[in-house]
Amino acid sequence: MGSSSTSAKDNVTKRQPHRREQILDAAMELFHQKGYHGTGMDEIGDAAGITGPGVYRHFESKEQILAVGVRAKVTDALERSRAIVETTDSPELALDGLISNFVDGLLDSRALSAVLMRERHALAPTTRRWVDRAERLHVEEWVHVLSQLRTDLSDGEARMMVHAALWMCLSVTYYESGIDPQREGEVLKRMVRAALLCAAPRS
Amino acid sequence: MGSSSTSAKDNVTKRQPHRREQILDAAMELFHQKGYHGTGMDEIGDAAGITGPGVYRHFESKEQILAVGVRAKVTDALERSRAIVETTDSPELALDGLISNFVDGLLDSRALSAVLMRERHALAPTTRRWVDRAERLHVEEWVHVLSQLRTDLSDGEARMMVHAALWMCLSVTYYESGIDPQREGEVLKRMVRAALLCAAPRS
DNA sequence: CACGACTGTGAACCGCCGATAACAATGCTA
DNA sequence: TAGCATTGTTATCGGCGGTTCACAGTCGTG
Repeated sequence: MGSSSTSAKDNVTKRQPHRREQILDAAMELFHQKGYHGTGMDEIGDAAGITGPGVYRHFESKEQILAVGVRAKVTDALERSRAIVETTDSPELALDGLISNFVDGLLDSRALSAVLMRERHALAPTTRRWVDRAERLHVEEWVHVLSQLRTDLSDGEARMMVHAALWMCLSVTYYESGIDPQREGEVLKRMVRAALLCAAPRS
Repeated sequence: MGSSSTSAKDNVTKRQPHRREQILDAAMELFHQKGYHGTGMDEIGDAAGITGPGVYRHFESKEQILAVGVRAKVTDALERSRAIVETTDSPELALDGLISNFVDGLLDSRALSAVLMRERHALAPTTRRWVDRAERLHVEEWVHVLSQLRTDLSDGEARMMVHAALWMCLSVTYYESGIDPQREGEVLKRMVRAALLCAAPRS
């Protein structure tokens, strides 16, 4: 290591790093609108300004495009949630932070978030397991915080409620309400908080 | 008309109406687990106790199986919601009725409900428009009731909130929480109510 | 029993789409 | 300018999967 050839390798940045992201964005948008199996490589290429086979200069396969996009999103979401929980003392504030972070994350990458939820079965088994696991960890962060606020809940109930809350947030990825995204986020966050903190059902 | 041949035609019921439902159920379960494009006709046939091509004795195409299942579910949901709104006086009770009805409907056909939301893009354009329209009407029933209870909301906000509420309910179709479905339903209904009736955000 | 409708089977067809091959243009490096 | 890596293009391949075909049992009926 240290030869001139490896130094070229080290500089992984391509002359046009833009193209790769173009493909990624285009693909996610198309997957969102037409589904993973419903979009062809030619369409992805066209939307990124090149022809179909040209895409293979940047990605190994169609599935890899999906995998790269999804992994990035999941990793980011999980890390940010962890940071919030670790750096916040009060559970109330932590929950608010988790909600805000999650909703904001959805609002600025709707297509990707929607694809993440809907096209998971198109992933290779290995990647799929990785995503499922990461999501479980993400849910666990929420459950941990919620359990501190809602000692009346069983573990299963808390997990179910968190799941429901996350799904409520996902509604924004599918519905163009036409109202200001900022306000959309506010309303949604308020709903999530209300749903998670609502009066406990008598068991 | 009136000939013996037409009388045979009139009796549409097959000798084994069971087989058709078998196929329908099997297909919806498979679509749920592996996605519409991820499941082959052979798999559907196997799961229904026959071979792949045998399915074509009962359905014209793969897409038709999806369409039939989805249409039935949507029609049923819409009609029941309409009946509730029309026969209930107080908006509070009407909303409770809508919520209960919707959640219960999901809980006893999870696979179908999940497919309805996730595989919509696989429908033929005509069917797809029909489903979208029916869903819009369904949402409108909720919005109508909610608007009476929440006069502080704009039309767009109410519609967005209803959408979010419906999505929260859909979470049950994807997550096996392991807790008693009955209780699962109760918790969920309470969350939905809390989310829709939460304090209004200041505009 | 002969006949026709119905339901199912195995084999074959065929179109689409993801992927590859062969080749061209560009541009950096020496 | 020679040489190589990079990033495109067009043409083509290969197989997967939905669909069709020709044929075989199984009924109910005259």
